[in-house]
Amino acid sequence: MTESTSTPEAGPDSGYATSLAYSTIREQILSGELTGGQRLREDELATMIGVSRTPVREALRSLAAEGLLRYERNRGVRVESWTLKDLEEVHGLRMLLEPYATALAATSGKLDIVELARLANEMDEAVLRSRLDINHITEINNQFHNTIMEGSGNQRLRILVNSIVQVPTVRRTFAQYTPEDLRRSAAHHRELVESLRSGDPVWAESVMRAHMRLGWISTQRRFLESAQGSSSPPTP
Amino acid sequence: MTESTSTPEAGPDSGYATSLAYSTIREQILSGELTGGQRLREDELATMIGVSRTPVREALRSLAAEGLLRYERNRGVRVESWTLKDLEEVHGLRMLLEPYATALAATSGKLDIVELARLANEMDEAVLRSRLDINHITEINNQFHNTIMEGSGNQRLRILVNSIVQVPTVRRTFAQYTPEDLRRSAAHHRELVESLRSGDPVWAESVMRAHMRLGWISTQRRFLESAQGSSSPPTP
DNA sequence: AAGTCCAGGTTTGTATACGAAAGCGAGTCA
DNA sequence: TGACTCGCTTTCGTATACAAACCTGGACTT
Repeated sequence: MTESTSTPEAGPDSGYATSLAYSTIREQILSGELTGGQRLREDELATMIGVSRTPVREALRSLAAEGLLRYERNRGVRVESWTLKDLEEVHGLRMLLEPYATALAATSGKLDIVELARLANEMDEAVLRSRLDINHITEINNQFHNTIMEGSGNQRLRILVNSIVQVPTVRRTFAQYTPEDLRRSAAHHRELVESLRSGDPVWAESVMRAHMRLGWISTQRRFLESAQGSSSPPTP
Repeated sequence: MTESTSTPEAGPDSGYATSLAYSTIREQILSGELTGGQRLREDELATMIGVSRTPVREALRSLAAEGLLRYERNRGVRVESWTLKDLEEVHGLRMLLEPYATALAATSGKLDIVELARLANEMDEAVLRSRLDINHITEINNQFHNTIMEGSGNQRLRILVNSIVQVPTVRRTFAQYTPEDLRRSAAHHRELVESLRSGDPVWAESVMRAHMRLGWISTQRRFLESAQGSSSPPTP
């Protein structure tokens, strides 16, 4: 699931096996199947995926460069684990980068405003349903944000944001949003569409900043609850 | 030369051969020996470095993830080439990130102010010599900036900045600074030390922003001159 | 009883081998 | 003359083989 927004560009442009290994392992980390601090055996991964160790190693190297894994010499890789401090760092950066991108998108002339409006509508509908489909909402939201990042016209900015966002959030999800939060989030999206369409960078940037902050609150909530739930606290 | 500041953490924590291949190729790209758009043959690199293709491939994958190379399926890697637009993108990001880091460093309590002052002094002396040692000045400058980035206390921020700075600048250098620019740059450093020591984030951030802008002017100058000099314009 | 040291197995790191796709040039046909 | 095709060469992608580093468990020493 949610294949479409999973960094379509950062991935490997190598062979089929490498590509398969890359996305398989990546998906497992992001979905939480491979949990923080866990050591990964190359041979295990290779047989699981059904390829040899070579493409697995290349995939691991890419993932390490993205910050999802950490190499230890002669001891292979471990899954990175994330503390609250890590999340705070990332939030600080997002508060800087995404509003900036939004301001750029307001005046760049490269924003697909039609698509953005469509996504905002879809989001609206999704949060009003009685039976909430969190995966669907998450997917819509990712597409919405990606559209804005692309609309900034700054390629590197989009890649940078992707690289820090996806990682520590470990699949940015709306599982901890209250229904009230969800409706507010959808309202933010509508207001973002409006401000971007009007071409007012200050307005758009401000709304995005508020939107970020709402997400941060729920991220903290999620982290604290999951930290309580697990027996051992995540140690970096 | 200038080994010390060449992203000591982003490098490979793999074997010796991989590490060697990584730093060798990286150095050649940053020094300009491998120029933009050029295609790299794995076998060539392997024999040149004196290892087999396997570690070379792993090094290439890391470098691609850093944005120095681009993979093309079944056609190996090319060195990324940079347009003025790329440089503008990076400048925009630096204007955002480095002042932010500076503001953090002013209050984090994690800044090595003694080291920073030492580097500012060394810079002062270096720019006043009659015979300017550009490599030395560049090295001091890199250390100065790294010290501030580390002092921000935000690990990810430092890595992010490194990843975007090093790349397109292709070794941030002072070759195009006028003597006047150099003296002003050194003055900025002194003022940065002072503002950071006083713990005033607004002051420190503002000075850094001005400092960035000075660097940008000379970067543009360098790019335009090199574009004139070369027969073919860099095409992405 | 606790610590040390050695041996065996395990896992990573590197090299090599082989199959497949892309590039290139000669020859052929319109 | 020009363009197309066929086949050869080169280079990449993947698998496998071997070497070096590590981890574990048990016997030995103090």
